[in-house]
Amino acid sequence: MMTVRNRRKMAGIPRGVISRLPVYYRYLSGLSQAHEKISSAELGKALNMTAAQIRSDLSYFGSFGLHGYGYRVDELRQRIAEILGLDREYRLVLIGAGNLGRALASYQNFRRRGFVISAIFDSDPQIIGEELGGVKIRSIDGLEKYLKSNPCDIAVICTPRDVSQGICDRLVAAGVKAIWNFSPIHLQVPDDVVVEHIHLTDSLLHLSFHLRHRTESNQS
Amino acid sequence: MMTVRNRRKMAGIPRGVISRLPVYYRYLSGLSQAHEKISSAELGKALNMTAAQIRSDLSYFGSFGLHGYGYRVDELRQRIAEILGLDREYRLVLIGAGNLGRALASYQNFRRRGFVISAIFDSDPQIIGEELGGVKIRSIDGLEKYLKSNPCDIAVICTPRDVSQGICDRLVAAGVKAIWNFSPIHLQVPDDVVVEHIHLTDSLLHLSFHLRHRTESNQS
DNA sequence: TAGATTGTTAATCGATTAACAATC
DNA sequence: TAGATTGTTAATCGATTAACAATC
Repeated sequence: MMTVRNRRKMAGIPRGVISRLPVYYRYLSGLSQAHEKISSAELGKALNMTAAQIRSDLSYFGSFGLHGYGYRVDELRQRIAEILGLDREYRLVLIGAGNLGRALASYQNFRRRGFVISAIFDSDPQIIGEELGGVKIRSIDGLEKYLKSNPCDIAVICTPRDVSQGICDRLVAAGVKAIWNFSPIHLQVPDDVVVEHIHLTDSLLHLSFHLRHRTESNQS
Repeated sequence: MMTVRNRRKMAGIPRGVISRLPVYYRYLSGLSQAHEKISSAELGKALNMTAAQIRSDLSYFGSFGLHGYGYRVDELRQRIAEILGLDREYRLVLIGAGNLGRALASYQNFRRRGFVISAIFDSDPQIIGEELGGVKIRSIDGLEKYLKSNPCDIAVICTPRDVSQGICDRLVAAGVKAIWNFSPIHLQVPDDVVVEHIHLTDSLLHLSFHLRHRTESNQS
């Protein structure tokens, strides 16, 4: 029997649903062991969402709850982890060992979730050979050769704006399918490549906009 | 005469519009001086949006274009800068001088846009007194006293998850109205306080989700 | 003027929510 | 069983887009 929800499922998961899954996962991960069960109402209260939205989001992937009870925290977290693809390791290469690149390379939280930086590239001869978080900085010239023998899942772009699109093109040509972009430009990529943009300054401007136009309630 | 658009304006600017303004601004800022004019169609092509959306977004704030011509790049950038509140300086305080806090403090791009870090706080006696990007690290104990004599516009939270809500409450009590949150929790704040969350790990999980469920087109 | 592109409306599309039958 | 909460539908709400009159 083909329900409407099944059809929605087939048609693809809405963007909003996908970006809320990590939020649920993060919250569940932060709960103590003592917290055995949680209802959509409780979860919604903690995250400022409606209970209906949470149930609707989860139902895209199956039925993880128990009628009249709620969700078992452990199980729900585990299921979401699977949906998010957290049951394996991901190899990352990082391009650009400036301020931000260095900070990301030494931030150990990503590794904890299974995201391992396996190589760092830069174009500055001054820093090539240095180590960052246990990983040697290589010359950007060797990018293609490295990727050929060491395929990576995700490339992290932390380069200055004017070289980022070029680097991105080289990564895509080398077969990279996912890009984490910290450079302040909108990268152009083919349809089968996913890009997640972290535009720090954009987010600051969002704050200044609200400070400027502050009137009544403007909860984010 | 009260048009429908005016009514929409009164009803508040949609979230999506606000988050696209920085994107427009960033793109226009990246254009060379030689680029005098731009049409909504060109802008849309560069940013993977429809021309209609761009025109509709801008029309919330006025009429900045010229019929049959397009937009003058300089003027449009200037107008958006004003809308975003970029015609003044903002004072930031940063809480938590760990990996990420250090990176943000030494990242000079924010200052260039008028966002100036005026103080850094941490609880670790080992690093209190150190300088980061020309700013001394102070003891978190002095937070309230400092804010009393040095009001700030935006507080940047880079603390570990278990202390972040507490720090946030102290900031709000001290009158801070805008928070840039890098800590991996959903902060609870009153309605008149704006929070921008930067959840780096959430964004990584978005990528792993796409890698896991990769089928046809999944452009971000 | 003819050509081009804006600003704005109405139509479309998609996402959120309220409500409730199903069920533990 | 009675009480509670899920999963799912239909209704609502809001955002995007196509289309076009206005106009430079």
